[in-house]
Amino acid sequence: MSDLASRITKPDEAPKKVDWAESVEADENKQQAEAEAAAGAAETQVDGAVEELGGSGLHEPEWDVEVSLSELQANEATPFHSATQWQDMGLSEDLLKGLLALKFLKPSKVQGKSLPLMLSDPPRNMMAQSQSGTGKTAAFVTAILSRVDFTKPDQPQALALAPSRELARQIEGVVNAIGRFIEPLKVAAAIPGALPRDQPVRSAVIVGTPGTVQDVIKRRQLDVSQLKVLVLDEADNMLDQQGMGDQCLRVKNMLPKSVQILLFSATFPDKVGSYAMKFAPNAHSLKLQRSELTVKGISQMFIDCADDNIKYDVLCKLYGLMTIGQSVIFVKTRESANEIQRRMVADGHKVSALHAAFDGNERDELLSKFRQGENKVLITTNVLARGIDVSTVSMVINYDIPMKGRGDSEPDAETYLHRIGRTGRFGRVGVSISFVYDKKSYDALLGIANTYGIDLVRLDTDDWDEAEERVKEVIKKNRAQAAYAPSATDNAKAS
DNA sequence: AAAAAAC
Repeated sequence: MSDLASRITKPDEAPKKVDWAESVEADENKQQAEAEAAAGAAETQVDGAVEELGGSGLHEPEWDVEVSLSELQANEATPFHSATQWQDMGLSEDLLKGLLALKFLKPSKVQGKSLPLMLSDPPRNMMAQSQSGTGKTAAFVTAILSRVDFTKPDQPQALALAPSRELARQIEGVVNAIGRFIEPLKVAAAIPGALPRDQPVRSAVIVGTPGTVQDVIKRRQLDVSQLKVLVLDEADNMLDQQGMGDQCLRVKNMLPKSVQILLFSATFPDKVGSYAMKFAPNAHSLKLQRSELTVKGISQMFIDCADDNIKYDVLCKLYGLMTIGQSVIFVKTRESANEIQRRMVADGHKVSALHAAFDGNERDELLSKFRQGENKVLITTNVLARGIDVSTVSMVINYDIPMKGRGDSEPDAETYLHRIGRTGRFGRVGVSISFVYDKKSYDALLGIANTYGIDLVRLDTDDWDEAEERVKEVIKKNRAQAAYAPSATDNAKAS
């Protein structure tokens, strides 16, 4: 075997993995069989969608959304209706055309369940949870475009907030994509450097980050008097984050009391759940059970490295696999993103880095190059952990296991889920590989696995060819699916 | 001991 293999900790030498790692080992065959079955099911569904042109093509595991109607709604004795056709939702002709042009032939589960609730009259607040890559953005964008009165195209009527510049830009693209046939549609991005100073914002839809939006309202650049809808994407993150939670609350308090509040995320930890309900009083809610949070199409794996230095060698070993499709590597700090990028480039690999220390235009450009496939490997921080939709991403690497809190004492299970959700988008399959290298990182990954009741497949670095083959199999399936599974974001970039 | 988000 190569030098590398001999430097990787052997299974029986791995530090402190007694219970967990052994059970993973024992379950490995079962895991693989399950992963294959899931991937196979996804493939079958995609094939079916192509044959019949009927399905959404979305590989959704059988999860049930618990629908809890607000008290008011229940009192009206309105039966809850989950739509299975766009045509059942009373959408405008232009909006229907936009959705169908994106190959969104049928609503996904979260779309079918949330839209009738969001569009009910009088408007009701909503908190909706659904796994990564199941169409939440298209759901709230459709709600926004359905609520806006386009006879007043210059009047701000809907506002969507996101936790990063990149995500705000992406949502802006989806509004333009789904609203392609709406005339005149005006969307503004309220992010640093994107709005002309001291000029009124004349767009019906505004997508932005909390600080800039707050600023632009205070300066009276943005007239919010006619605002009908406020969306918080990644709502748990928006409300939980120190600083951002305050900014979101201040923005909300400047809006008309009648504004409809829509909260969307793949995760709503109990800790922020009650606060979220205060933020959006009397909201309808769609919730997932903890066991339903994981996307079955994502094969979750891990590699056991002997120490921190070996992680870099393993990363380089994986480079060939990364470039079959596209890959995102998550690290803890901006500095390590820079450093690993420099090192990999020096070692002859093509890798770009993106984090919030870059200026706005540079960030836009970097992500745009990644979306176009010009750059295949992106090393980044948690700035891209949430929401970013690049359908051709087939592999996510947790170079550092996400931790929360000041002392890194606790694994960040939510961030893990969002990070791996950058692959396996809308019915595709994908791979995530997490690097562990000491007791702390083992325990952290074990904690995350326990949180979701999942097992991770161990890639044996002593048999690199086999490990590689196992990953390659999923990546190839992802490539095969790419031609069929629809993505609003892919279309947005094209237009 | 981090990242992100405003001027």
